Parts: sequence; structure tokens; C-alpha cells
Amino acid sequence: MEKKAEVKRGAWTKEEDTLLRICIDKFGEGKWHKVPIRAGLNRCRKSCRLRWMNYLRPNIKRGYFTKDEVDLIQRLHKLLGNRWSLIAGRLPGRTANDVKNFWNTYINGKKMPQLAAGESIKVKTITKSKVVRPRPRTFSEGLGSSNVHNTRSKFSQITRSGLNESLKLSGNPSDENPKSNNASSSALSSENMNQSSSSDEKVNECVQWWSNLLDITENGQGTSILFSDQDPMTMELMPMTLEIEDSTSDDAIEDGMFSLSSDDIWELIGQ
DNA sequence: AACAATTACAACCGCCACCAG
DNA sequence: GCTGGTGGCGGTTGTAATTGT
Repeated sequence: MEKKAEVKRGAWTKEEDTLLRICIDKFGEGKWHKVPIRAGLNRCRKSCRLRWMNYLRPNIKRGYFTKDEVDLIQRLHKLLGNRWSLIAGRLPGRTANDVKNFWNTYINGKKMPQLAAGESIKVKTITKSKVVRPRPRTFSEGLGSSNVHNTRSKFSQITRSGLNESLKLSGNPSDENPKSNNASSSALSSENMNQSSSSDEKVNECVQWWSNLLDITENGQGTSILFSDQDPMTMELMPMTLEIEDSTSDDAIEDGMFSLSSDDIWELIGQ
């Protein structure tokens, strides 16, 4: 039997980096199975993707983590657990691998992190807490009348769009979301719910989505998230409120108000 | 200077979700 | 509904660089 051709492994050379960079410049990201052929590299698709994502991609920030970054990592880890890609998505220029290595080295290892010049930090004690683990999910259509199944679909939809959008973020937007003017609660409408949203709005919504999640951990108790849903018949936006509570209770749905316990959220987001 | 121990992080592996056929 | 291909993720390992003795 003929032996399958071995692909190269181990550290990348400058020449390989150049070939990969040229290939991505020419054909763009994606279609990773074609990249080794296009680039003329004797590497597997995964290796090419990893090299690009963790090292060659433009705007990757290297070097020490700042105090703000460390603080954000700690907060997000408390909230999300080891969801490195999500955490990295909120740290412009940082990769999931960077964040993961940083965490394993300094935080888990109980060592003092290296900081950018002029920065100082006192690493907080990480206390064990319930972790919200949003996960992009597929949801079936059927945004109809208020029922439990419907609620789940909506929540999945919010979760998915919020996370997927957040992964595309490269920085914080500067302008205000016109829909986010509610002082006591925050507005959040998903891309799926409003196809006509501008990209700026989507970015703002996503930032707001993250802020809300962080508020959950900051406040300890539940928070309220005001978001928009789309009427399946008229395709018009409908205001709704999602209340996240710490207590255990049954789904309480009335007049578009969903009251969910933290356990419910775990179940909804597919843990 | 030589060697050992430790650190930092790049790279690999295996698994899972998604999607098209 | 099933299956294979693909992209993506988190956990782990490998190793070059650095530090200590």
C-alpha cells in the first residue's frame, strides 16, 4: 500500500510565512482546505489556518498585556469560563491562543503578569462562580406566539447573533446607538431580527450585549436586557424585555416579558 | 562556561457543530 | 435522517529562549 504523503510539521519558516501571506492576500481568508495547494505549502489546512490566525494576521498585538486587558480577561473568564475565542474577541489584537497562554501561565499559575510600561496591577483572587456559556447555535424558524419553545428560539437567536457579531469586532465603536437610550435597561436587537440594521448599529448592539453580560456578573443578581424582536407576520420590530434572575423559577411569560432563572439560561443556551 | 531548570508561546491533537449532498 | 468534509475551538504538548546554579 502506498504511504500517504506526509505534511510538514513544526515551526514555520519565513518562506512558509511569506507564501501563506501572499496566498491569503490573493484569495482571502477561508477555504482553508485549498490554502496549502494555492500557497504551495506542504502543510495541513489546520496548520495554515492556525498560523494565520495566531501569528500572521494583520493587527495582531504582541507583547505584554495591559492592566485593562488583564482586568477584562479576568471578568470575562469569570463570566464565560475557558471560552478563549470569545474572550479574545473583546481584546482587539489578541488571539485566543495568546489569552489562553496568558491565563494558564499567570492566572492559573498564580504568577504576576507582565505589564506594559507604566502599568501596575494587583491580580484579583478568582472566585469560583457560575459561568454563563453562550454558544452559537442554530435555531429553527417559528418566531410566533409566546410559548416556552419560542422563548428558547429567541434567546438562542440573541446569543448567536451577539456572539457571532462580537467575534468580528476589532474595536469599540465611537457613536451612540440610537436605540440604546433607555437609562435603566439596554437596547439590543440582533442582526437576524432586523435585517436592515446598519453595521454601526450592529456593532453598538454587540457592545451593549457584552456590557449587559458583564453587568450580570458585576451586579451579582439579575439584570434586565431590553431588546427588539421581529414580528414574523409584519416583520416589524417589537420591544421585549428579558429579565435574568438569580432565583429558580418557572418560565413566566406574559406580554412579551420573559422571566428566566440562571438555570433556565443555562438550559436555553445549551450549556 | 556549562548545565539544569524554568518560562513563554507556537503548534498540534482531538473533538464538535455546521452544512451540503 | 445519514454521512463526509470543513471550520473552529479548547486542551495539551513541544521546544526555543531565558534564568538560575
